[in-house]
Amino acid sequence: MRGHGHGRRFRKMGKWTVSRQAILDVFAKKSGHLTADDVYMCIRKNSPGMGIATVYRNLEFLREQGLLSKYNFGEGSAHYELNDDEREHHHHLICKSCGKVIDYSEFVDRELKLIKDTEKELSKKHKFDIESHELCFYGKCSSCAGR
Amino acid sequence: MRGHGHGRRFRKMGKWTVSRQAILDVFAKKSGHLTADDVYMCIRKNSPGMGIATVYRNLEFLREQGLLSKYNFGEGSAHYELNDDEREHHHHLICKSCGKVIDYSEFVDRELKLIKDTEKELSKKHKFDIESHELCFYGKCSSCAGR
DNA sequence: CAATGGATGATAATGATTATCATTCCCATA
DNA sequence: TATGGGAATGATAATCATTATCATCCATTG
Repeated sequence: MRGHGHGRRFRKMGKWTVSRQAILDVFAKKSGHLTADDVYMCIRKNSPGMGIATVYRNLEFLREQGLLSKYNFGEGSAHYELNDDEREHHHHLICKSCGKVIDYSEFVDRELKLIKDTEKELSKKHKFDIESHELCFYGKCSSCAGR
Repeated sequence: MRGHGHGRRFRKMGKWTVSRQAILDVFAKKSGHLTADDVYMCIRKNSPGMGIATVYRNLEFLREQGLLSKYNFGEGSAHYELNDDEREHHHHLICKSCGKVIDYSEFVDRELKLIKDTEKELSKKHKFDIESHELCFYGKCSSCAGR
């Protein structure tokens, strides 16, 4: 909490630990969509000894703190992503063959406007309190396209 | 294949079986999002003896035949939905608390236009062959809203 | 009727994630 | 500085959804 550069963001959190820092460092370094196992593998190269359970626990913890977002793209494992304020809002292209995930932030302005409108009307109509949205395109990436 | 009213749609398929018919019947009767277990429970009331493995196998089979769609809304089990030609294209509202899924087809025209445009440009830009898309809103349904 | 290939049911196996629990660590207070 | 308590951790068992295996069954064709 003190001296690690995140003080502002943690009001009602638990301890700031090396595990949590190490996990954030991984995201800072590799910037992209990482699964729990990606993070685990990456950490175990440098600092040994962190258990996989701690990785899962702290990914969830960091998500609760608002530092990470979690995505479930169909099959397989969940993906986590750093919530970077400087980063544009973006959506995902997911390859159905290899599972690769591509971010895109083009056209998002147009999308966002529409989505905001829709959101407003939908929450009224269905008495649904909308907190977030997720738009994905599924298909085949260039590597997998040739079957 | 003969006499059950689906002949046209099955060219290169395997046998048409009572299991497959039974599963489709469940969807016809209950019309909505059903998990494998929903289907299993529902079938075991009337016709006994179908195993859960057969349910999974045939849900997948029916999806390959284009009769069902499969959705993964984050946690929990996959949901299957009847592909009804008469039914409008729709998207989903998903309650983060209870997992309830609400369909909506309002505003979908506006969405679709934007999505088609985006799709075209994205596939060019990222050399990605887009096959489908999925837009979900996450939040709290009316029952869960009061915490 | 025998052979063939798909379909099925029971169940084992898998993979991701969560729960459990004993131990350790950190910090505040005595 | 010793101590007590709550949070964090690692190892591992448990869970849950789904898939794989395999022996059997069934319908069709030769």
